[in-house]
Amino acid sequence: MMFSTKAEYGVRVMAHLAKRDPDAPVSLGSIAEAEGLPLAYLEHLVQRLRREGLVESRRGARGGYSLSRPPEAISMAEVVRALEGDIAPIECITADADGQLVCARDGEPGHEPCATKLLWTRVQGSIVRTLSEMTLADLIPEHRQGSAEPTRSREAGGRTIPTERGPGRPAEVTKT
Amino acid sequence: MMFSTKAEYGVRVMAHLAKRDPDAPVSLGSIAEAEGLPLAYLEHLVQRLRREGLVESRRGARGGYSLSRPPEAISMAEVVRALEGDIAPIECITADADGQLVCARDGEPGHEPCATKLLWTRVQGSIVRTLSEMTLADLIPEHRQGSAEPTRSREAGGRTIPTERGPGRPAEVTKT
DNA sequence: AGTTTTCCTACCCGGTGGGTAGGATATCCC
DNA sequence: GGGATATCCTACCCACCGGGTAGGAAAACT
Ligand code: FES
Ligand code: FES
Repeated sequence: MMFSTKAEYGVRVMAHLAKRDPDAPVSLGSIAEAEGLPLAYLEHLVQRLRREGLVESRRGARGGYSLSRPPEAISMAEVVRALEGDIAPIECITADADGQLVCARDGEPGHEPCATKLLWTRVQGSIVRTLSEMTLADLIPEHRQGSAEPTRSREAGGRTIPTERGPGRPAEVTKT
Repeated sequence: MMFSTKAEYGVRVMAHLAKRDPDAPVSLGSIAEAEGLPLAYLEHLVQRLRREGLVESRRGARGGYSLSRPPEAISMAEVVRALEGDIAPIECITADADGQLVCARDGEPGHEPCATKLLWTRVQGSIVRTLSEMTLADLIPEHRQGSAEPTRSREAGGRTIPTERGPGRPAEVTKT
């Protein structure tokens, strides 16, 4: 297993929210019950989502959570990253601020270009690409219109997508 | 981090072996020293590789390990799977004997097709595909001739490679 | 006021990743 | 044969973290 249940549960929560009216917040308790997941644990996860600006909360009675953007405008890469942190197949591979994949051990004495770097960067690239190409809307049948082949057309209902410096970035992953 | 150091170290060992003459076994001790990894730990990893038939061993003085097939005939998917076990992004997604991706929780009472299944199967597919398209030869510069676009001609060394089918999602994963 | 809900901090517990220890067995070289 | 050199195997260890609980404070509703 590569992703923890944080991603699994968190994505399920997001999918649950996507099915509901965006203007009527859903309480975590009802989600927990519907999905059969521990409420106290979900609270942690949803906080991560909130801090990344993926969901909005309303406190108090009849409060709850709702998506902060339409489902078509939320890429799964954002969701997973919010829940799991940076996506890297192994320790040394990280994405710098520019989105370029770099090895943390580059520039060590006598560290000729690591033979395995090519492998892991490609793996990372393919994961991120797959995640970036899907949106929340692709997960729920109601919104799924042309989802089988995820179109690159990202302009959803009039709301511009914050550039998010995430998806779409690793055009060419590595050239050594 | 998604793969453990088992994969990281193991792949490095394989890459190290690929650089050497296949008929002159290399002792783990020398690899451990060269790569700066603990010998006792590598012993465990290399056993996994051996049980999966990826390396061969010769015991005793002047013994060691060598690849059991030419590098071009060893897909990275095999290597990673030998080291890490089955590749699945989350718990419930597994590949059955046929290579089809199934959810372990399918067929539960009132379990309508899980909304997140589509996401995780795609992720799994893209990882497996990327891993399957690369061979050990692609990692080492000497053998790297036409590696950028991995040829589909998989019959190296006479040994047939287990056909490892991913999900039916053709995509251009990397075009560098 | 009282209820419902988010929000936050602290704590817990089992599993496992990562690694060590020690010895048994096989093979080469002299 | 006798070392020396290796793989092989089983058992053990420990810190870390995933996954989860507990308890309460602050909002917002009725
Ligand atoms: S050490 Fe970072 S890619 Fe190999
Ligand atoms: S429960 Fe298996 S894919 Fe959702």
